[in-house]
Amino acid sequence: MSAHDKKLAYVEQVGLYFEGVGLTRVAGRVIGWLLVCDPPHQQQAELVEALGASKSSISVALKDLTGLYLVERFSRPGDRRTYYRTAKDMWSRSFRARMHQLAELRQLAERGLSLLDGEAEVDRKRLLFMRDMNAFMEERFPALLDEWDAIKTAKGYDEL
Amino acid sequence: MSAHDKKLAYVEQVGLYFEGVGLTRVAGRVIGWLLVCDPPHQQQAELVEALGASKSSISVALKDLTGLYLVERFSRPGDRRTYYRTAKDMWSRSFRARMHQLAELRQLAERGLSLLDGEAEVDRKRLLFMRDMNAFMEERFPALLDEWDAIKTAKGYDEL
DNA sequence: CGGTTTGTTCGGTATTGACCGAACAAACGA
DNA sequence: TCGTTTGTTCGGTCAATACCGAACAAACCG
Repeated sequence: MSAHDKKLAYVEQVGLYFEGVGLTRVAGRVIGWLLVCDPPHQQQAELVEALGASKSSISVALKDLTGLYLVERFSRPGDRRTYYRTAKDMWSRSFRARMHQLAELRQLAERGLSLLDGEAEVDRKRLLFMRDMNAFMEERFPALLDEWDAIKTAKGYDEL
Repeated sequence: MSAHDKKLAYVEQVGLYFEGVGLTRVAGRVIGWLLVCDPPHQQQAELVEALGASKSSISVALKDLTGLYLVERFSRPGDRRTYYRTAKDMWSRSFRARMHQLAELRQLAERGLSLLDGEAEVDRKRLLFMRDMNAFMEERFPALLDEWDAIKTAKGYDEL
């Protein structure tokens, strides 16, 4: 199996992962390719060629991915074409999306509690627990991200 | 709007949330209902009645949810029926699922790195970063769960 | 001006899978 | 043993949507 074929096999794995977390498979493949391509930035036609997807699918996938700030557009002086690369903060972005889910769950718990207003405390415990646990995690996550930010700098990942 | 209708509206919100994180909408509705129903445990026929879903959908949803340990089966002596309630550890269970995703991403990064073996360090950085950040979170998450476990006990949520 | 490159939008197709009703199964009680 | 309760499985339908090809749009160059 050629190095290129190995990359394509890898791209499929990444594609399936991201499909599993809510993106389309093509969008996932784009991310996968952008993680291992050479050079690390590509234009649409190159993605079409490499991934065997249609121009339209790539166009839509890139629109989605840039909208989510997982991929960023990129241009060079004297070159009218647009390149795409993985966004440098794509992973912290994903983490913040997770944090948003925690907030959503906490809010759902609060809404539920207001529905059970006046009912027996034992019946409300399931929601009190849900609220408190998500609130706890919601509070702790930012510190984790800060901690990682410091490590990131120490490791010399800043230019990423 | 009656209290019952308010609960049903709430159930829809919860249903949409869980649909968004990969369950079916019916399964999400079951969770929503089990969070606010009175009593907090229900049998299948009650879920069918309350949610207006078919017996088969409820049966499948409960099978899925118990398989994920988000809902647990429950029986009482002298009563041959089966009841269902939200699993007491459903939220820590969800967190561990998140941790598994971190591990998956770290592994994908490692696989990618092995593909770029020998390439320029600058080209490998995107994957080194992905690996290190996910590994960091993967390492920190268990401590968060432990910390919550202690708080949980202190708050008297243990019997949950 | 054509023509080329680059990219977006639109309509149609095909796949996926959630859901339901009905048939089936099993356990129990009269 | 028959009917009732409880629950699962199966087949089919319907809705959602990812994807593609083709038409369209815009920017640039000869």
